[in-house]
Amino acid sequence: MSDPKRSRTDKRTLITNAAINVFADKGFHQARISDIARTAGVADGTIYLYFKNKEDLLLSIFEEKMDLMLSGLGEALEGVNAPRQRTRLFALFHFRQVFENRQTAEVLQVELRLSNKFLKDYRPEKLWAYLGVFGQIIREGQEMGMFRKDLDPFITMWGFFGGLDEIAMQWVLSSKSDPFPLDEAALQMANLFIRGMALAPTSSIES
Amino acid sequence: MSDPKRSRTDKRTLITNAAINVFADKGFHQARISDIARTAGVADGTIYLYFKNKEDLLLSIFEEKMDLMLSGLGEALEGVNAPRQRTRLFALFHFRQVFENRQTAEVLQVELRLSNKFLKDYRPEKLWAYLGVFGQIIREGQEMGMFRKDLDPFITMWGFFGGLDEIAMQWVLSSKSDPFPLDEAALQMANLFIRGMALAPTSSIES
Amino acid sequence: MSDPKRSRTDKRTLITNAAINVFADKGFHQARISDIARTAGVADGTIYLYFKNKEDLLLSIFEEKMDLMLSGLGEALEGVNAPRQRTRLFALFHFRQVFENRQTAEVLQVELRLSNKFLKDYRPEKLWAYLGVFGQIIREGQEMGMFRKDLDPFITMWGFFGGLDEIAMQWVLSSKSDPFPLDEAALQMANLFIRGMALAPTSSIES
Amino acid sequence: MSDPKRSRTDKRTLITNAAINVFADKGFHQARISDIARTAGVADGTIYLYFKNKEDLLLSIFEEKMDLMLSGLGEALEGVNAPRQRTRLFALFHFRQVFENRQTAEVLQVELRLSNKFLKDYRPEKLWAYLGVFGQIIREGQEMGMFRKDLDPFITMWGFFGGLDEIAMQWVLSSKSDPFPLDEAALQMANLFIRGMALAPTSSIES
DNA sequence: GATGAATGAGGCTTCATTCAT
DNA sequence: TATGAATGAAGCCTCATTCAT
Repeated sequence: MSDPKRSRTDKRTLITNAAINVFADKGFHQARISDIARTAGVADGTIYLYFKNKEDLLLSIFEEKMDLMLSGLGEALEGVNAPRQRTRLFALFHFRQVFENRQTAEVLQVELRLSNKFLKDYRPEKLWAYLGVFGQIIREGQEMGMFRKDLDPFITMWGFFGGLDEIAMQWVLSSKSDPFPLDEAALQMANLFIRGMALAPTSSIES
Repeated sequence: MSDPKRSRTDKRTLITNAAINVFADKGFHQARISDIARTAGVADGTIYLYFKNKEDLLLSIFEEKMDLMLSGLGEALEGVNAPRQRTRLFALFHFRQVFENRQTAEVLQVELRLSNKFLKDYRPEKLWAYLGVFGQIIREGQEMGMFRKDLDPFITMWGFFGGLDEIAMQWVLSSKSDPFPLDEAALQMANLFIRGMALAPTSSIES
Repeated sequence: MSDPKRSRTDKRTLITNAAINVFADKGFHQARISDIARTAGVADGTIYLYFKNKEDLLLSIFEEKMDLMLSGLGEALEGVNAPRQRTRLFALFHFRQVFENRQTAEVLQVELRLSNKFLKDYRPEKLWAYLGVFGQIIREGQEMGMFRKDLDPFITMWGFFGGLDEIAMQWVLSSKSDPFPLDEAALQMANLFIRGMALAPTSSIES
Repeated sequence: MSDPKRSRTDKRTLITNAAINVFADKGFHQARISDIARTAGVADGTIYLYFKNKEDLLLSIFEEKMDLMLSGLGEALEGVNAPRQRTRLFALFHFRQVFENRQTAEVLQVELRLSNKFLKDYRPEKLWAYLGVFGQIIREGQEMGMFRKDLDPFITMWGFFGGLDEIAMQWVLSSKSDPFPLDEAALQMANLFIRGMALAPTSSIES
């Protein structure tokens, strides 16, 4: 199944995985190239055969993982059209990714955080694509008369993502190995938003 | 009320304000002590008369500003007991702080990010106190039979905060000076959560 | 006479002198910043308070020393108008500089070499000014009917300088401490050129 | 005459020529082995099958080219015995080599420059042999009563060479493709030295 | 012979922090 | 208190050279 030529010594993968571990453990700035090299079992210089520099290494991880996230999300939503169900699946998928790959999640979060301030001009387009999937769910729900028309998709989308992300960060940062059930958290958030976005019955919201 | 002798030359305040500007502009890691000193109009060494080190400077800013946030939040909510209204006021207050002091907001966000990953053992207790106000709103709403009992206050609280924070970050990071109306965003988020947390009428959430 | 504030600890001068020694000893590329710092008795970082980088250190030495050369040359030629005598004085001055400051001479030579190939866009204007003095001597000699009109001042000037420089290099590179008398070499070259530039069957080379 | 099997794939020649181009373009220190390999169309490691290291590559070029220069000089002077004419032919030959192979000239000059400082113990014996030809011309001229006995052949030889070399460097370094006529420069220098070395009120410079 | 991926020593430079004034 | 020149540890990255294929 696997390509023997690549699988045996694929240095790029070794380095990427090592970098994820080290970045997750220490954060980008505290991570030393030599830490990553040692973890990967390669020489320092080898890293520079595959990545332009330390920043490029971080961004490459981000890009690669977001590609996986994006395609994984596509599969997770496949065949489901109901906006409410798609919302739930989005949240579940997101948290399951975190659960299944805690370290990658940490790095993506580091990246998202620091890149915004530190890499002033980097545009996390992959993130936008990922998020845009939920934006689209909102719009479809609105068109189907399921979600309130006065919802601002942009605000709602970022609010949803921010909420998921913050909860994921609390989970990831916790010293406990599995501080709270992520699937339940996903349903909490999904249902909260689904109700919040819902068109109607809610008669008395005013006071 | 204020000491005129102190107010004119209060180096600590000068340094704090300079640090806020510089941290906001460049981020913590890219900020140089000498940048802050120059901006404050003091010598590099002077900073170390008031702060133990660069990290302490950041944390001091965080603590001081969170104290202001906390007391400001208290004032904003004063006299209002209805959980729904308190929720709206919380969101409005949060975004108005961002609006009125964009740079402080940026620093707090930087701080929140870095403190989690970089300052391993720092516990942002002031943030927890701030957030706890909303946690309390949730619980009160539940006790008053207004919010669903099956809501997890912890998840909901962090989800709400994460949403607000992410939206604030998008606002702050935007190249436009006022990319979207924050008050409206506050109401969008507040109403979304109020509806989402609401106990009832919502008959058909199942599908 | 000397400025006590400067003379006691003038780090810049310490560094410059140390750099001259080390550059002369090892050449620019082999010279280590830490060698220079150690020789100067300062920390590595101190060098960067006074010079932008290693290259700037080299160029600064070049500029400073060429300034001294240029003004020294002016003094050496002062009051002498006869082109032949000025030619002799030029050669004597040049070699005496080499003799009195062998290491500076080495550095200038290193610099001249490197600047041309390595520092692509650096224009050694100070050197041109220095050389231009001899170019002017040639032209004056031509106008006074002393030197052949068919001499190309540009070729002659560079030829003279190249000759002096190569001889200086042989002297400087020799393992002996004073391999041959520089004053005599100066007169050899000067007289050779004087005769070579002379208009006619010049019997009287004396003056 | 040539071995067709060798000439087609003679890697050593490919590498040498590539190195000349790259050294001429960037200088020795800035030249990368991989630049040379790419230019030669071989792998980096292949260079080490033919040359011990980078320095050896430079020195080999120098040795090979100086051999050519030396034999070429011999041919150029063949059959001419008059020291004055031999002097002119030397200068003409030297500049024609520069003219016909500008890049090789650049490398030889780089080499001469840097080798002296950088390769402390390398003795450019081939250069001495080349130069010695002119030293011999001087001595023959002296013996034939044509050149002044008080000339120091060593000084004169190096002065002549330094002059030629410096002029060549100006020509080579110029951004213009042919900044000044080298043949004329050769005659300028040759006649200048011939007159300068001449025994006496030399009226007849012609021959 | 030929390759080129991998190596890893080593240097320039930065910058938080100190301390003599 | 205030200064700011000096410190020096530490890291990213380069690139000549090697060696398994």
